[in-house]
Amino acid sequence: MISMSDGAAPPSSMSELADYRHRMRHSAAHIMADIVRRLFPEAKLAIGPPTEDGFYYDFLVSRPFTPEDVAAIEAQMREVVAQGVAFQRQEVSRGEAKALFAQEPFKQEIIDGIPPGEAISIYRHGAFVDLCEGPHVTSTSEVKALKLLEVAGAYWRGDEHNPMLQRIYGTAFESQEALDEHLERLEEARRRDHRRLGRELDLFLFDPIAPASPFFLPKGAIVYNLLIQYVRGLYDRYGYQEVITPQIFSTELWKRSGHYEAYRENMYFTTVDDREYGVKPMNCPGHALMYASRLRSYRDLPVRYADFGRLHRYERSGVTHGLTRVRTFSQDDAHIFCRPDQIHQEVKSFAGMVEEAYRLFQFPKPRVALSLRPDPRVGTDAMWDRAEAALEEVLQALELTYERKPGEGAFYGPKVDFFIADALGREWQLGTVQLDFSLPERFDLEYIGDDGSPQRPVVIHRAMLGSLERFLGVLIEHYGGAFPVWLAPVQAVLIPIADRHGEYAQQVAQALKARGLRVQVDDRNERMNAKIRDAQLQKTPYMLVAGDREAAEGNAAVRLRSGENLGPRPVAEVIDLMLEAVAARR
RNA sequence: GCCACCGUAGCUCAGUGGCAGAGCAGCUGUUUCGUAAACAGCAGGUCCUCGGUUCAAAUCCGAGCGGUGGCUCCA
Repeated sequence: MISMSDGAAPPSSMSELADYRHRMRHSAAHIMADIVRRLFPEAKLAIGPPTEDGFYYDFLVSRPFTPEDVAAIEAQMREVVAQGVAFQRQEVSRGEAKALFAQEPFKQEIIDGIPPGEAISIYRHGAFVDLCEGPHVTSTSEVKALKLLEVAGAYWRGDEHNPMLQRIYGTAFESQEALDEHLERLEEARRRDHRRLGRELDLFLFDPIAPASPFFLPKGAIVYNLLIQYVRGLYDRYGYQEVITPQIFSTELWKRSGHYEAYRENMYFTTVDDREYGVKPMNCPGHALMYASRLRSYRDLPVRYADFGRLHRYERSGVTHGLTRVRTFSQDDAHIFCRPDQIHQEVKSFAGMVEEAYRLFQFPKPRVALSLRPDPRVGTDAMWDRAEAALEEVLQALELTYERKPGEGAFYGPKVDFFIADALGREWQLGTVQLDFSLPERFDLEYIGDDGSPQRPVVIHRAMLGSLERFLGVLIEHYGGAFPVWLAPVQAVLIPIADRHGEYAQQVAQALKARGLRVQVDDRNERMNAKIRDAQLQKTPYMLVAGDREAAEGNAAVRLRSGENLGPRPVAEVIDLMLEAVAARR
């Protein structure tokens, strides 16, 4: 264990720094709890751990904290830091711990949860004592720069049936400079927020008339459709067939699929001609009907139905978020109907496609989670054994690092989820592959085996990008709005220097358009500098300046959004340059 | 759904009970310009909605709608 006992020696390595921050933040949480108890003597303490970027502490109080409370707490915390109060660790018996925290119901619960024989430790600083494993810094003076950030409600033990506690979030760093840098990074991340960029780049908008339902403006629709076009290209290679299915179905279908029973709260319903209909939240039942519409031979499998159909899910208010959690969206969704012996190959093929796509978008490695059999569940243990093994074998064959999550699978089958973080580090599930033993039963799906007997196929639900809305949201933040050329809604802006160059600029634009490039002419009565600035702010990949010199020579002066100036180039060369980038999906 | 905060011009925001403001964007005019913001003028408001308190409400109170940060949820 590295000692920071003097508190002054700067950490000499990254891991030491991480360790120091961890202890400092943990200690800051204790200091905060101490102050809260002084200001709110009736407050009950829950837990107060350090986190990735800071710390929090949960309290049960008679009224929520106000911003003024938080300011007062922070001010008094600084005083304790200035006083340099020592932290002291002490091991106590279970009985002593129970007695010491007799007035703390949450601490009692925690003590009861500590396995017999395990040491119970407490940490003191001044008059404050907390049940805590540690470690901590040796003195409150080692908490160099701290700031309280947010107050939020949080359920005890993360269960919404438990009382809601008041959580105060804060962060602490080894120096004011490091804290300021951290806050600056947060500000930088906010500049990449897709909701902000969506407005600034005219990609999409939201209107209270349709909460959590994006309106894609022309530029956003271009990117959206290009994503679909890209996926269609993959489908050609990977053997998928695209289908188009209804938007609303009689409730009978949802009763049969089980959605009416299990997912009803999240669905939209309507009644027409005295018959109740449900708007589809998923495509699977529709695809099951298509599969069942004719007799299938084992030779026909796998059948892979892809569907970009629009889905509607009622999401509880408070959970929606920009494009990443919406109430209407479409997925690059597909259902594979296959024989049990084909699961492995199908999952492998899909994982390869995901890998290919994520690499194209230059995403970092996704976090991968393998969710295993829950209770209760459908299907035999033998089927689960086989399905889980198939998923795990594929993950290992592809050398993906993944986390096993026992009990986290859906009742109908195990699944693998792929997660990517947004600008603020919040993770979103994009790709998913889920095996389903339930749907084939419910829809009595069959194929005729090689022995002439009817067999039950397996259904694989899979989406690569997942919700296209969510994917686009994450993608916008990933690129900071600067889409690669092939995805940019406007690939080039023609910038005539003066009015007399307008006609030439139009000619150049037409030449580019004729080759399928997306071009605009900025013929506003503005100076060239202003047009360049606006094109830069729109993150346009190519700015093509047209003045006297260019018009005379049949050139365009090429400026890239990086600021690089390629100088005058023949228009044909500019077109080649751009087409090359598009073809390579750069 | 739960906790907190927020809602003023297209956008970003100022305005703590007494005539609704600024910058940018927009429009009009002048300017015709060489790689990140020309100049001038004009126009733009249900201060989210409804109700209440008050001589008087953007401002105080209540409810609703919407959003933001968390929590829970995401068959």
